[in-house]
Amino acid sequence: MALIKPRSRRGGGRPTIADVARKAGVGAITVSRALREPERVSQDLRRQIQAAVDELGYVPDPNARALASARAEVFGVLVPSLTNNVFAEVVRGIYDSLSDSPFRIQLGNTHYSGLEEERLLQVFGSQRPAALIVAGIDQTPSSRKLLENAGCPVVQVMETGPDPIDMMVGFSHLDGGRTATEHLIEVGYRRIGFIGARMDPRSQRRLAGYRAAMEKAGLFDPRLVTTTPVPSSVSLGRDLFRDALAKMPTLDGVFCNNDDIALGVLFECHRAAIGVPNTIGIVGFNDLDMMQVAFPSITSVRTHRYEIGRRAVAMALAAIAGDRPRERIVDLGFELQRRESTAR
Amino acid sequence: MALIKPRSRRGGGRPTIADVARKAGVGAITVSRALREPERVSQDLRRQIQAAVDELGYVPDPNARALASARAEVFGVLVPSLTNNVFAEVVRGIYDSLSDSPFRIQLGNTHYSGLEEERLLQVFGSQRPAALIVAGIDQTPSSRKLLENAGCPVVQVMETGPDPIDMMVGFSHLDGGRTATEHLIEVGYRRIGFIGARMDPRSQRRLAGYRAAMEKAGLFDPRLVTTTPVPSSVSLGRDLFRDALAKMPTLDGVFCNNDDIALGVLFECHRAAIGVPNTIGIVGFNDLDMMQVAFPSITSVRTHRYEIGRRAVAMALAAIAGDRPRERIVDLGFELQRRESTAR
DNA sequence: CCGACGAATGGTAGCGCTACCAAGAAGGGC
DNA sequence: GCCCTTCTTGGTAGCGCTACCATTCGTCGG
Repeated sequence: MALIKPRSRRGGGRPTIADVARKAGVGAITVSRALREPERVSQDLRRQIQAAVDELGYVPDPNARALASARAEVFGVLVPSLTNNVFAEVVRGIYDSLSDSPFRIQLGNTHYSGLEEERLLQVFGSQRPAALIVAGIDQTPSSRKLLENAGCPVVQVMETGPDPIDMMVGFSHLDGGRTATEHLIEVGYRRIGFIGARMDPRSQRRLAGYRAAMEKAGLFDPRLVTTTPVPSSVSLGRDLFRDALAKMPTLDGVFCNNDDIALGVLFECHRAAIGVPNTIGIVGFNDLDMMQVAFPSITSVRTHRYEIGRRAVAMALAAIAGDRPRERIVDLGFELQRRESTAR
Repeated sequence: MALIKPRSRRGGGRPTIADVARKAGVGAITVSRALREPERVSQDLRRQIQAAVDELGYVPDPNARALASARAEVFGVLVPSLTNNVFAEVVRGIYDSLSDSPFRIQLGNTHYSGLEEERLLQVFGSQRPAALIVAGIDQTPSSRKLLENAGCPVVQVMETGPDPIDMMVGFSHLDGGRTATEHLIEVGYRRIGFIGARMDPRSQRRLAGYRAAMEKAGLFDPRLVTTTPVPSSVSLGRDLFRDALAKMPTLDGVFCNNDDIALGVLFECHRAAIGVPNTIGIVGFNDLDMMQVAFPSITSVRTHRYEIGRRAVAMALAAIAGDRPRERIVDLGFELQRRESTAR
């Protein structure tokens, strides 16, 4: 008769579900159920099991759980940048909405690269996540395929477009760019430049909106556009504005790609003693808190980043729970905040 | 004779290691080894296995791997805020350093709450992460215990202190605060205020540094200190500065808790036509890019957030590989950047 | 030529949990 | 009283992978 010696615990002796079951005098599966679907276990056992859990300090092993159920309690989140305040806000919305749920978050940084996005989707997919949230709508064809076959809800965020992979929450960057530019035109600016850094697809669409508005007013001139693929920063805003002015000294307004750029422009105006809003009008994009504090305060297009994160999670959770939202595309819009920098 | 019908694949038919093994004509364990320790498998088999992997599109299941090896390829990262640029930079350093490794990252947001930190450590610990990186040195006693018993390398980041749980990368916030304040004194300011928002432990220590410098110079006056637990923002900087001036109209300098606050102060000076640096000197903390672009440019204490993230990962990876760094505490220091806002 | 030893490969037995099915107990309608 | 459903509980058999041995084969010193 062989004496079966259990292998010494690889895991370092943490209590398992079997320990809890023994202590509570029930089957392991009942413990499992008590933890996941308490309403299916009688009051009595539930209490007994909870007592055993507390006493042993039992915490379920998410890896074992994921393996057994072929589903990890993980939301995969892919963003192009971690330091860009815009995505940080979206991610914060996601975290806050998920903090009371059992879901963990796995964050990936694509660095604005389609290839990197593909690689990360491969990695994320291998875990069988509960949902995937990805920034933007410009996935490569193979990324799209990976997302379609992920076997979980997918939410594209930050932008809306015509052809969602699954669900979408965002707004139209083209409309945002157009609205900002129309405002400048309406207030009386004529030689309005576009200044943009990074120029990711969303920035491209803001530029397209700018261009549409300018052309409609018969004001477009390609020399008014100053862009660079270099990552955005306040100092880059200053530099690009200098370039734009050198190229086009008659400039009387700028629509900036984002608020950092706008702030750089404002500071350069101060330094060069260029009057804002009289000589130059400035419009930013995103409406960070500092826009309203700046002197003069800066007109900007307010976007709802945090809310986008929250909605994305809400939609994903609904889809997981089985009642997929009726509207697959949610447009959260934007609002132009008119301030001193264009008040003339 | 019973016909053993394999259960229909729960996982939706993705190829497993057994499929690869069959196709390559080897044992499953050899495939496992070829993937994890290629040098222990002969050239021939390695090639065969790689071909099978490619053909089937096999991707290892990290959950199964974690369960079998009692170790997940995950770095747990705990920060108090996701939108604060300071932590975003640290996290970016961590991501960039880990992007070529097999390690995934699980990020947790403690919202500056010790309780939340404990809860997250509990959750993170249950996965048996490969390493844990936590911000700050002020863990609660039970968080400390959780970290000590985590069974993996632990790196405390952002700050150095006397009693590391395991390893530490950061700098002395007290010294930073003192250096900033000494600079203001040296340049000739006398009624120097401290303006601080959030007032987390690191801010407290910057304040302590400020106080030490002021007391040493015989300049300290409690009415010079204006703080709030409210989260930091540029607009809050403006508001606090107004409060400070109302309380103490003879103020001639301010050391700000961080750069956002400093920017708010600068804008308010512009708006109220208070001369900088002549009437008021301003010093910030962290030296964000915009400090050098501001007009006037703002003196600030440069800290090495990105590098802190990188070093933390490097130390953790070394510890995982078995050669624990000799120095458990790495002080990356800081540098005072003298600029126009204190140039008088 | 033999035993020792290391390198390469494989088999077995789980890791901790849950899906699936079975079974007993408790009503409920005829 | 009997059958049928519903509610609770439990047993069994994996999920896909790796730790731990065992085995085979070649090499090398004596």
